[in-house]
Amino acid sequence: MFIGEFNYKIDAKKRLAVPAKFRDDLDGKVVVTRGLDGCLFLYQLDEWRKLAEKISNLPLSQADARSFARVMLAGAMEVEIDSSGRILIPDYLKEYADLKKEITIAGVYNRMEIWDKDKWEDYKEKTESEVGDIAEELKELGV
Amino acid sequence: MFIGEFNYKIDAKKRLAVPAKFRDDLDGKVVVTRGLDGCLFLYQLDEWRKLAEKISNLPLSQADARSFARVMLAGAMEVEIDSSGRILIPDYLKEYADLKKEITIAGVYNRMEIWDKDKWEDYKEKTESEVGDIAEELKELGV
DNA sequence: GGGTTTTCCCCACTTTTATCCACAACTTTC
DNA sequence: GAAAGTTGTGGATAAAAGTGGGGAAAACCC
Repeated sequence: MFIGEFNYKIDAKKRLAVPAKFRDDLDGKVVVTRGLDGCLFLYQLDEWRKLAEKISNLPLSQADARSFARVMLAGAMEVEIDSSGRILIPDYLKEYADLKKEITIAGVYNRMEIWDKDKWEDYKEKTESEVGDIAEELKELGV
Repeated sequence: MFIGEFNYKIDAKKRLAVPAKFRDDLDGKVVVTRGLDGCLFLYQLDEWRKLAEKISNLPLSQADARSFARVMLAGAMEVEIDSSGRILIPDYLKEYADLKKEITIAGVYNRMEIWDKDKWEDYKEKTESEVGDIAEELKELGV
């Protein structure tokens, strides 16, 4: 499972290294998708397929199901890990997550998240100051 | 299966490239039809047959089922992929989806969608803010 | 039939992507 | 602590993809 925080750079050819620790678990391919809070999600292939299967079976007749499927499925991309352990981030996802050069990859158990480093720092700072409150809420969840 | 977002141009001869990634799965032919929300749908041949089967079995007594069948079936057209990986978009479909020069093709798992790029951008923007709570929807899918 | 338009097949150019290699910095091993 | 391997990063070159256009063939139209 994916845990930890890693810093990399996207180069001029949109290549981004995947943490070496995780490469063996990925079988040469991953799926990048639009994530929440302005980052990208990185899924293991079979993990993603399960999700996609469910989404694609939503009724074609419902407008909100269609738009949901479009955002999730068209927003995703299957990418190969090259011989140096890097993946290609497509333009539209790079733009979506506002990725510049400095990137942070965070392991969040069953997926990874790709953040623009600055955005990640900001988010972390903000969140850490709220950790007290979050703890309160977690208590209510019985954690 | 088809996922991702791709940008192409329709040229003066109404030719439009099919994403190179998908060409191998298409066996030289695809079916284009009127889609929903102002785009065109692009199906694999056998996938299309399954759908057409389903649609043609809709109750003839319901007016909206009849009109849905007309839109999808009457507008459908089998087109060949040429040696450069392009298809021809017939005039009436080009008009229907209001296609200008810049086109976006979106992979939505078992079909592709052809959008005028501007329209797609608008749709996406609108949807991203509406769907906003992707997390909620995912929860309902049990993810 | 003669002329015009549309369609189809092929080629060509440019840009993007893929593949391969290089190398410095850091780790691990003995 | 030297040697051998990893890892992150950049670049050169080859291959593929995207796009446009010419001209033959087919269809269309007075």
